[in-house]
Amino acid sequence: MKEEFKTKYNPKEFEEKVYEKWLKSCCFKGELKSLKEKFSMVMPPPNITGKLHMGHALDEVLQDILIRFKKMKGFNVLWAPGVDHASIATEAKIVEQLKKEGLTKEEIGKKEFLKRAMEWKENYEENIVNQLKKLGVGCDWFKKRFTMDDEYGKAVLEFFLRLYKDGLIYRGERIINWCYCCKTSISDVEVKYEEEKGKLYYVKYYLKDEKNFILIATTRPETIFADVAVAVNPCDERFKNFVGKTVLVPIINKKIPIIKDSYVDMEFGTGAVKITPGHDVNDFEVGKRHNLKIINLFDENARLNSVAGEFEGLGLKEARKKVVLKLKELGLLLKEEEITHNVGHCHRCSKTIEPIFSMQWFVNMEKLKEPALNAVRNGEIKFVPKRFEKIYFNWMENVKDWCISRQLWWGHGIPAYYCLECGHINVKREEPQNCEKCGSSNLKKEEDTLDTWFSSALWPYAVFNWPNEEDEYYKTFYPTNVLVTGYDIIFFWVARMIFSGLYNTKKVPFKTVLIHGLVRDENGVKMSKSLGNGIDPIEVIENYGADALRFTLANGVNAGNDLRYSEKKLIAGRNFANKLWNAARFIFMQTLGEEKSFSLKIKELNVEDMWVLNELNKLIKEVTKNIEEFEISVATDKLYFFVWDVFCDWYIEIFKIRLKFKEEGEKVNFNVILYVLNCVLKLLHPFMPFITQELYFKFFGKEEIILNGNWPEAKEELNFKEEAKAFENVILIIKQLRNFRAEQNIPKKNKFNVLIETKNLEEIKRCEELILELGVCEKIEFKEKQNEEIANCKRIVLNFAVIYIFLEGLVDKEKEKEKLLKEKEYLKKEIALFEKKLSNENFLNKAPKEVVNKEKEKLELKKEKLEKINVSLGLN
RNA sequence: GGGAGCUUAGCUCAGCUGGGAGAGCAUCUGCCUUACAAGCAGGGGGUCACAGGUUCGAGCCCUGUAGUUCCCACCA
Repeated sequence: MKEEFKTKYNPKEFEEKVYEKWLKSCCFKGELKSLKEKFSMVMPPPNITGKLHMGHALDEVLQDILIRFKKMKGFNVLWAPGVDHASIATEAKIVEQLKKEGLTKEEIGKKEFLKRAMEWKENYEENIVNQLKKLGVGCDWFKKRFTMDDEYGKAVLEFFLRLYKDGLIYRGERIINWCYCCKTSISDVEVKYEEEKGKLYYVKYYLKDEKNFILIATTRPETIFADVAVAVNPCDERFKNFVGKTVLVPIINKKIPIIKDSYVDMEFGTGAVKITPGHDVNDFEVGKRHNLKIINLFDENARLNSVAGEFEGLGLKEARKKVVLKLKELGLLLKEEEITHNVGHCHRCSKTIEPIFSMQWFVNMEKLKEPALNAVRNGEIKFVPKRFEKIYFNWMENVKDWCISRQLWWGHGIPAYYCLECGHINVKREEPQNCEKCGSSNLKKEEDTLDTWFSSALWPYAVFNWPNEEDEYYKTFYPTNVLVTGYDIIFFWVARMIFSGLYNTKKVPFKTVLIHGLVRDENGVKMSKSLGNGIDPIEVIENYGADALRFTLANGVNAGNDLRYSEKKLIAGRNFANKLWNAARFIFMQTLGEEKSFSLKIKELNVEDMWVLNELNKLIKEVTKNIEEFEISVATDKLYFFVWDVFCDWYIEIFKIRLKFKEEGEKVNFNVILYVLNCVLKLLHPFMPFITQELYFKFFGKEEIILNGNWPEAKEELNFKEEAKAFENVILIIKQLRNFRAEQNIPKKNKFNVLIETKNLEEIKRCEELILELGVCEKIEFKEKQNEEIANCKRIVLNFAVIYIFLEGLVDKEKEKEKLLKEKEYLKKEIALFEKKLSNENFLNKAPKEVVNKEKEKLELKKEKLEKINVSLGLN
């Protein structure tokens, strides 16, 4: 044998080579001008911030299963990969890198910074691509894209200009979420609220020229300098006489009015609220209604500015401490109360988010959201599982305007040019020389960049070169079929792809959104870098192979629920691969020197052949349906069972016996075993592409790319329902014999002498060899009817047969009798139950006929068995 | 405050439109039976969270309760 076929499965020896062959064969390439129906997907582009984690692995594996399946089903498949520039996240990484060198981004300047970022991108992209290849993903690398490459930039620009032209992008001052750590605004979805312990401070605001005061409760006493009013509920009798009066802001004694506004909750705190429009969204709204001034209290480094008087320059925490102290000194602090309240944190750096009043660019969502809602409402886009649609609706229905400008360097620019003469904003595709309004050449480009999701929202069509709608790829592959992603980015990305897609292309960007959960560790904790409980998929692949990881992930994933990763599961996956490997190895060794092609001839089939083919037919039908309905783990379960149980433990074991008993010079028929192996490799291929391909090479041709072959089909002529059923009975007899041996601890050298009494004489008798071998019997006698009582033997009663095992001295007659009596009692009870059911008029009338018949059959079988037991007991 | 998921064997989880509960791991027993000890044969182990309801029939459908996880909103 030229080629080695080692006992132990060692994926390291072939995975990489196999991937190379795939690349060489171009089997992942989407075809243009193909007559086949297309199936396309875009890969959610991993961020270039680092390496892939287990969540990516899950996401990629699910997609890869789908595309491989579709490809084998004969579709023209294209899966477009790529990476995301991830502006805020990557920028933070570069800043961190600079910090290690003792530098800041300001020190090296924007140009140098962007150069570094590009270098970073090259580096990490290569790494990510390699990792994807190790996972075995079959994406079309020729279509790889980066969210900040030049072509992509055109799409982003187009989107911006269209929105602007339609009046859906505006620049304005609003309260936005500001991260002082990342030094940029962020959108609402990027704020994560967490419960925190805090204090509610009760502060006296004295009325001007009066000894009376109004008590307000605040969690943020340091912001009092930016107060512009105190508000009470219009219906609040307690403050009836206060409304309209003036109070003094503590410490700085600024005069502010007491106003009434229904926003104030009479039940909470003291019923009086200080209004700080510059630092609170609700206060901002109140301020707008009452025409109040907006005061900004912080500078860009989150320190108090001159508004704070003596507290100027203090950081937020420091300021709070000092202000509280001062209030105490002045006798203005009545009490402090412990409370827990929700505080916003930055999605990226986890630092506290401050709402501040700032000039930013926004997308008006009002007109965009309706089509996006309708597309899901009317089923043009379907979420799997469906329950995520509700989450989507809830978010989309309540969506606020989207703050898209970021004070970052790494990202797409905003095509706006400010006229420094007249203040006009020129929004242009190309940088203008002169202001369109006043003609001045004194223009300054907007320095802010765009939210990273503004560009990734275009991914499903920008990868196909939109806005060039004449592009062949765009025409062939857009809209895409399925989008696979985790539920954690429905708002960030899925929702935005939907409304942007509908707006830009007038088409839904994908028809199905397949949602999966997060990967958790063994203890159910979400894997994360900060917790250090993440497991590197590449390390796992090194140790166990990509197929083991893939199978384990596919087997564990279920309908949008999180999945718990554990090494034990992985070992089970690896063992399965090993099992398959060795089964193939066995067949390979038996067929050495033989032609590996096969052709099934119905006439030549044994009963066990018919049985395995019948099972295989069922498997093909079910697995195909399962994948089509995205029931991935159900499919893997069935494949696992078939390969291990049906094929290895039964069919191959039986095959060995056939080999053993073959006549001198008789040629063994490998057609069935090769056919089953061939189908199994194909069926498993989407899940375990490497091992199946490697084995396929070994058996069915060195250049045969399994992916280019056909998905197996269930063949009508291979349905052998009756024969399969008969063979199940043989299996049952063998199991009974084994069971008895194991229970009695009888060593194998003591072979049984057996009498099988059965009405299905021929069916059972033709498998005599198998029963002899697998049941470890010396001799078997078959009889249709056993009339005389047989003494001193073990009786096993089945509904279609009685097995008599003759064993001198090994059978305790009394015990056997006892056992049979027990079984009889149990049977009688069951029969009573069934009879009751079958005499129930309602059941007979209302239950479907098949069900009733099935129940009748069951009852008959039980009755037959009971009769046999009675015979055995000699009571009949 | 609103919404969603989960609760099934010791553990991790399946169980598709209702028709008498399964897998992997763990455990126990016996086996190196030459494809595989990453294995083979066999066993034990479940009031399907609880309470009602619909139904001839409920792990599955409906209502409620409890525990648990998560998402959204947010009152200073």
